[in-house]
Amino acid sequence: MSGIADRKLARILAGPVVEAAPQLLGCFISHGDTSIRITEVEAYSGRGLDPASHAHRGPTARNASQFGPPGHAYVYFTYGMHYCLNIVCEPAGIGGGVLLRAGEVVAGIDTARDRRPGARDRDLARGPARLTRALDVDRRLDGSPVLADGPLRLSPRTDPVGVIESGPRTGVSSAADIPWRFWIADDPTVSPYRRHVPRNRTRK
DNA sequence: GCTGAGATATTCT
DNA sequence: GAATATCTCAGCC
Repeated sequence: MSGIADRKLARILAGPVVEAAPQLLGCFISHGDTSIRITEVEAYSGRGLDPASHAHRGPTARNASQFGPPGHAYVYFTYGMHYCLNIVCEPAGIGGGVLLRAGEVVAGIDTARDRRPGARDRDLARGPARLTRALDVDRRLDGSPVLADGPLRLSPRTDPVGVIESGPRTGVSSAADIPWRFWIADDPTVSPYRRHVPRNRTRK
């Protein structure tokens, strides 16, 4: 297919995540008949700058694919019930990635609605775990390529995105000047979650 | 509209 | 044992 566009994407993904992340906004991620336009992402560096990254403490069985070559998917399971989808960036061994936080369903919306009965259209992929559900992504797709033949497919944007906003994550002192999170301004599908409330497990 | 708590796999201490 | 890159639901304003 679009070899030139794929090479361009591959070059983007091979670079630093903080440069790759905003360029993924407005691109499309497809699985089967379902496609989502990416509206919000978050960068995770494997270079030891981000203590919150899964890669910060080195490779494990779970995050092994994040240390693989760029242009592949890293799918992990968290909180016992949710999957999250990352695009691996930077050369193999670094462990960088871009977390897809939110998007807008642009194809296969009927399928996505079936997966999320009762959800409003703009909520179908508004949030990292909702996005993976709308796309029916699970660990079977961990490590699969997104720029080659396969179930998952990353496509370049077809229209210019509007204003891109970004913000540093508070509380990461060693990287306070790096904006980790990027989203498309005024897009209704951007996830509204802001606060990171540490949950007291009120378990007796 | 907002808030708080529960669910539960994998990993690290 | 405790924490985590979360979502959903019930209950209240």
